Amino acid sequence: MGRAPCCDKANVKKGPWSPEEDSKLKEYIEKNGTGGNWISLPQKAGLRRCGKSCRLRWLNYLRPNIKHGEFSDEEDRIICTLYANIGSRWSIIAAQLPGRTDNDIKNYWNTKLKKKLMSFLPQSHNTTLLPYQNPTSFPSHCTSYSYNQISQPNSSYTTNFEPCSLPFYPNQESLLSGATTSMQYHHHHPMRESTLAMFGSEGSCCSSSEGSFGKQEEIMGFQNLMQSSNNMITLSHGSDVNQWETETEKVNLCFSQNQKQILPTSLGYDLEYIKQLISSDNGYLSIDENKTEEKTMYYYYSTGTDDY
DNA sequence: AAGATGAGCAACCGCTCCTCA
DNA sequence: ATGAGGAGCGGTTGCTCATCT
Repeated sequence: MGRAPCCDKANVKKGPWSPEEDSKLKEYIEKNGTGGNWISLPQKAGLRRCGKSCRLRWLNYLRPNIKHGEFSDEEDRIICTLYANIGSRWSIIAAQLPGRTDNDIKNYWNTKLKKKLMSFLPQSHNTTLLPYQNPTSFPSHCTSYSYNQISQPNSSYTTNFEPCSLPFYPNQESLLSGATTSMQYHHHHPMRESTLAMFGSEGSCCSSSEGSFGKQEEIMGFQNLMQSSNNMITLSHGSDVNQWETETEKVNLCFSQNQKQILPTSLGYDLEYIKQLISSDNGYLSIDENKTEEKTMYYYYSTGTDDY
């Protein structure tokens, strides 16, 4: 027995919103607020819509200060950096881009930004995308760890995450696959060679035993785009595509204590900070740890040994 | 000129989380 | 402590418009 539907599906209108519906909804909310109850709102507002649909319409289009149109270079960089570090947490990413909605950013990523990033790869590599592998097909000596599992006591997941203190090479396909939002990184573990780490919202990885990461240059192509060092994410724009710059550039992010918002300053993103914010429970940028554990897996692959 | 294909994006679906009785 | 129901999120769908053949 399934869960009761949130509204009478037979009696609600679906599809695009008409200007009349928009103005009804806008007028009602401006006058009465949402009342903290989206389910009952459409009825009160005289709309034959599902509450969820009203909420979406309001949040994405009708509420004040929504910014539509082209994304700036700065916004691109923030999206890329955050995506590389926290994955497809669009609402969190959106929180750092005033006026942008998660849906907007998600669409922008899926339709444009991903392709933009792809264009940075050498042409010859664009046709050699690698197959995904289910983690369950990982060699038996591969050990998987969630953030929590590899957590040190009293440490934020930032500590475990450490994408910034290690060279990492995102696998391009993970960025380019519409079916997954995971990022894959080929780590050189400080303690050992040939360590593969992967994180993202879907458990998927490539097996080095099948040579999925064999073409180091494929990975390196992406490395030109995103490199990291010393807790600073670097976006490297080694291409003349669009407005992207030709030199490695670092962009700082700092947080306003009051606004709790990333403020782009001159050069270099301090990811440590955003991760702390994410891992904190201040409610603003909190990441659900369970979800993180569930969705975000760390796969350490050590060739020949499994002494983790 | 017309059909095919692709890109962009608004909206929906279904799941998990959160809150409150 | 628990369960019901609402809120929120991310993934996906499907429509519209532009471009290509």
